[in-house]
Amino acid sequence: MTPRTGPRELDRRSTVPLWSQLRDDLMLRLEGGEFPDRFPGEMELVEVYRVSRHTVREALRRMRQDGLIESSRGRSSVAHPGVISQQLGAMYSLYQELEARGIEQRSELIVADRRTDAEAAERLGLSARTKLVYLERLRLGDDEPIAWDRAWLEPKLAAPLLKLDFTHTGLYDEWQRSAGVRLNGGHERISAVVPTKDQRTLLKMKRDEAAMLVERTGRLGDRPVEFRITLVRGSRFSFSAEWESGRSYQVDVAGAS
Amino acid sequence: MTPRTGPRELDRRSTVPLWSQLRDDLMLRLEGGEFPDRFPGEMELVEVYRVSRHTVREALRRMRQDGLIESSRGRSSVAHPGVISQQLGAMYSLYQELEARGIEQRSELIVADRRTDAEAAERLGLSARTKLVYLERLRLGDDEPIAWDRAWLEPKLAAPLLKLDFTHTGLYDEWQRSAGVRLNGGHERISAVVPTKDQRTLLKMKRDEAAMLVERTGRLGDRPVEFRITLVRGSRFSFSAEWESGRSYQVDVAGAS
DNA sequence: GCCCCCCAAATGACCGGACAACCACCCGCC
DNA sequence: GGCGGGTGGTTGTCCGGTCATTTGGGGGGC
Repeated sequence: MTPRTGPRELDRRSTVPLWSQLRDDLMLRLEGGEFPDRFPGEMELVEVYRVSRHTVREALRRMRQDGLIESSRGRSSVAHPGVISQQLGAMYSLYQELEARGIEQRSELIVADRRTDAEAAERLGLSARTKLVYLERLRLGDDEPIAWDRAWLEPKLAAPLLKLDFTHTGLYDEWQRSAGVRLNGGHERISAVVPTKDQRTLLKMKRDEAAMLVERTGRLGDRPVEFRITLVRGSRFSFSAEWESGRSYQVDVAGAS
Repeated sequence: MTPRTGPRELDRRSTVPLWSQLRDDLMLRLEGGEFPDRFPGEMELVEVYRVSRHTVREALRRMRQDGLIESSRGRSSVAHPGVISQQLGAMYSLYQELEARGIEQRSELIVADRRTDAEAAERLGLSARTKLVYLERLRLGDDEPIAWDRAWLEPKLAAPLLKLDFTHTGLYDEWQRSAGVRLNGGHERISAVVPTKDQRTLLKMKRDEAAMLVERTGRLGDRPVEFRITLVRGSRFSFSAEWESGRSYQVDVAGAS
């Protein structure tokens, strides 16, 4: 029987750090479905890739940071199953949390076209006359409205999205699947507002219920590619954060109480 | 010339990792205003703390992740001021940000007494019949109302506070000065609400203006000692956060635009 | 068959070293 | 005064180790 994995070559003359090459290779293999049950151990990687343990640990450290794997003493590393659930901001965590609670999510598409928008274009660093991909949706959880979402996307990257069906999947999942786009940074601004009458009707809100307005810019590398305004029902959304000296402010999104 | 800083001791018998102790110490010194112009280099820290460069780098790595410092080849690390106070929670950063903008802050004391409160007592892990120290204040910035604040505090620790004057200083500053209490952890929950008529009057809010409700529990060690409900004018407060893969979600509080 | 103890294996926490790439600054030259 | 090149200092990238702590499972005793 041949060894399951022969030695693997990394390019030592490249300017790309070894740990980075190692990480890329591991991510590729992970996505390709290798390591279905067991992620290789550090010493194993040292032998296969012929690098020092420090280098392996540096690669694994980054992967851990991105939530791709999880490791702790005594146990070998565990590949994080399924989707890459890295830090994607508050909005993303909201939907994730709802899913974790077993709440069925879907969205109604209201508009999907190309149109110009001065403010959005400016946020994306494009000319005001550029036709942006525009998606307007109403998000529902267990058939109750949760949020009203409008997104303006970079037209070249988002073109494939106009033909898709978002009823049961998220924008980001589809975007990655159809165009390979995965955001890796951004900015969010969250404020409290009183919804207008129309908004209240759309979201089936009672009078005297407030809402959160989330303005969001998503970046791919250092280029903004998404501008998004989401109005979330106040009664179904709140920020929750833990802070501790010596640790960062860990935000968490809580659904309806 | 004597070295500016003598050697510093870390507890090698502790179960807390050296890099963690080092990080904590550096954060403390950073907060205390040391390193006003130059953050110490790696080799310098190696000598001062008598640890290996790996240990230093591990500590700095964590600080980098939390956005406390920034470093790159060739240049020495740069401290990112202000991030530390963000890690004390959103409310704290709000007041700090206002101060940084040169807005004069003061507060009007509405109530300062001892009273029972079932919910607050439960949050503090005390019997519902315990008489808690209660402070109710209206916070103003440039003589305009910003927030209405109610705080229930652990009676033994907060007793000295009842005699003090909070007009021009913050609760935490006074608490530390009079009783040596400095919170080092906690939890915040932020949601959007429509203020009642009374609240609107108190905060001089227009109709159709929403507010943020911040419920906060502050811990001293692992014991909750503060429960606080703050109502902040929506038009003068919003969350702003940067996120980036591999970095933590950095919240920042923006004042009125 | 069940439980407990012990041990192999894994990662975490440390230490030591060397070289490379890069930046800021000073100095000399024009 | 401005421009260019050297040079020292700093962080990034790698290598080599050792010991501690934790986990999970196998084996022995009952």
